[in-house]
Amino acid sequence: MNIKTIANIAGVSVATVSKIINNYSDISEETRQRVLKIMDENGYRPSSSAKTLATKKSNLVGVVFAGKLNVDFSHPFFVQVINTFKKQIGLLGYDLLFFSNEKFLDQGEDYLARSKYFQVDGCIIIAGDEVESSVYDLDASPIPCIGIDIELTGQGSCYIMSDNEKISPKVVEHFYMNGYRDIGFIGLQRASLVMQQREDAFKRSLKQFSLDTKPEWMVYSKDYAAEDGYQAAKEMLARGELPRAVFAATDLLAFGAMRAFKEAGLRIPEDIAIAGCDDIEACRYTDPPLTTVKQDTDKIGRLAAMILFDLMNKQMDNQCIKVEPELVVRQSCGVAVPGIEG
Amino acid sequence: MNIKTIANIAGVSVATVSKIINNYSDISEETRQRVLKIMDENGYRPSSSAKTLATKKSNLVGVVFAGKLNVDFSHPFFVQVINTFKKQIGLLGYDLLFFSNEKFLDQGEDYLARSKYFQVDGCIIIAGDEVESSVYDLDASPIPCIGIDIELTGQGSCYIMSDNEKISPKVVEHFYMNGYRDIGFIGLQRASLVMQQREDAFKRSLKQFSLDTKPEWMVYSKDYAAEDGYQAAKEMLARGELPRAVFAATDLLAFGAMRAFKEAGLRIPEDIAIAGCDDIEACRYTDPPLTTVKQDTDKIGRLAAMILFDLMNKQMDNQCIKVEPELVVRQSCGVAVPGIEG
DNA sequence: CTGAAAGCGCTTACAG
DNA sequence: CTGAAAGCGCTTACAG
Repeated sequence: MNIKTIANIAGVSVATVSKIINNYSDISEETRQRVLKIMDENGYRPSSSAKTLATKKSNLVGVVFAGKLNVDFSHPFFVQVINTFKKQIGLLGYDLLFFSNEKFLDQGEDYLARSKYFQVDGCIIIAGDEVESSVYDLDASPIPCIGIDIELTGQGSCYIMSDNEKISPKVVEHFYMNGYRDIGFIGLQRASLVMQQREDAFKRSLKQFSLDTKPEWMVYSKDYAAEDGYQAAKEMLARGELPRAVFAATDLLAFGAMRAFKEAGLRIPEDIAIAGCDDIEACRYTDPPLTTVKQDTDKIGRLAAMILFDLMNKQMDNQCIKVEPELVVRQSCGVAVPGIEG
Repeated sequence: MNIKTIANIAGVSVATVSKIINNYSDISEETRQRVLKIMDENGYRPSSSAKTLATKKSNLVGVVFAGKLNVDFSHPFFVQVINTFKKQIGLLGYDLLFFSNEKFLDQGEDYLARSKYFQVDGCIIIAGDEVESSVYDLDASPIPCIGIDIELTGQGSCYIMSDNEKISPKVVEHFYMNGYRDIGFIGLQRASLVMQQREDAFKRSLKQFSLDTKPEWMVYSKDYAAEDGYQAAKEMLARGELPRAVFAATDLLAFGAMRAFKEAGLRIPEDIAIAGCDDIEACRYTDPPLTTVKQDTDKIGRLAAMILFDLMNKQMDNQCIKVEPELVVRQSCGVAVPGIEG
């Protein structure tokens, strides 16, 4: 069942049918209704491939999970971003194509080749650690790209990320407002760009409030898992003098630290306060629930869709958009000095 | 840059180039190498739409999130299934197309129309609650479909789900083996098919072990959230006589119940043991970590890819495959009677 | 307001 | 081992 069959049944040309499908105005209402009816009766459906071939537009957006580490449907941040992105871009008339990296990575193919192959109208590039260079070929191509957590510099590219500089200050400020003055940190030994930013901003923020910072209060974990946070906290405990509050660079590290502190007989937050970062779902169910900083994934996803749409449909300059993170206060940071509440 | 340009540069016909692209054997090695080199030098990439138009095969698998409720990238079960499915189907040479329901649902379009439009070779249908009827049109069509948690009856369809009948018995058996005899249940007031199966199998399992079941030990929550589990547990507490162990139909309900029991001064598992169902990530970080039943999402995802591949490439009968769930033992169920360990 | 025809970039019998 | 040509199902100037 194709456009020709419909044209034959209706006794019109394929050009006319095509115009009706695409809502052209220069068709008589009578013809339009008649042809529409025939299409409906015959369950006619246009073919995307023929249309794409003829128009060079696919109405498809490619989704690139870049980086070898930590990018996956299992990563809560990316899942949330993609979720709102999908809804918003769907409203704008695009469907999503998820590239399978598995097979073609072996063959030395790249994202650009895949994008060309499918003639996607644009791409969303979501980056974890260790981003492959082929991602930047895509960025440099004329295909519009919107980056999440990755700096894109191509002509038709923009990128969005949380304002990472503001994450640590929000936590430090919260600690400060609640009367905590001795503040520790659990970071990562091999810090990614984002992790490094969190650490640097943490130190800067302490200075702003003229707070002491002792080397004993800074520990670095081997990896991202809760177990690594547990080990890091054990090390902090072993060093003797503890801070009164600890900021862990991720929620998972905070979970591990909480367990270590509890095992050492400390109460949270009465003896030691803890804050994490990311606001993964589990923060709500720990004992006590974890105060943390949430990235505004909803806003990031929606913005990404809007901007990509503009990139695909009109000229736009390369830009970086930063989205404000948000402090989520739960019970893991109590009030250290009564009367000084945040 | 198309096949014709390459053919011209190489001084061969487009047919020859096409055969080289598709690894036909009846091409002289000399020609093959020469043309391959030219393609490479010119950065030539074939076009999916032209190929699909000519062959009626797209190498695309459509992903349908069916149902109005609880199906989304934010649902851990589906995310995990899709994750392994994507990897496996990628290895088999297919990419994934995620249909945007948003726009076309308004227009009364359906999944079948979308599938035809994109000429997907097959679909994976993942179902939550309240599945739309248009899903069954897809099922009934000649397009191969693999269903997850949804009964598909079409010619070219198969479906996979966890063996839900075995979930509750695994928990009851675990309780029993650990010496618990008084076992309660937190279910859902408006139970979906899956939830109803869990409840029925729970009751049956108690009978098998000749265990008492008191109405006071069975409570029903309003909804899926942890807060609902909290309220349900409060109700159980209010009724007076408590069971020694409680099976909550989902992890979230279990989290809420744990909080309610702790607030009432009960220790877990010393005073009351709890088990959940689903094995969401947070189970690892509650205090104590929650014993639960995990669906084998890895197996489900891989099986789905394998079976769909077969459905797309050869005849296969409509079948239902059940995947064994797995008990994940953590610390929320201790040993009630010393010496009787599970 | 409608139609004839070229073209989008591939594949595939078929002939040689 | 190679090529000429028809065909896949659309769109789009262009002519009328």
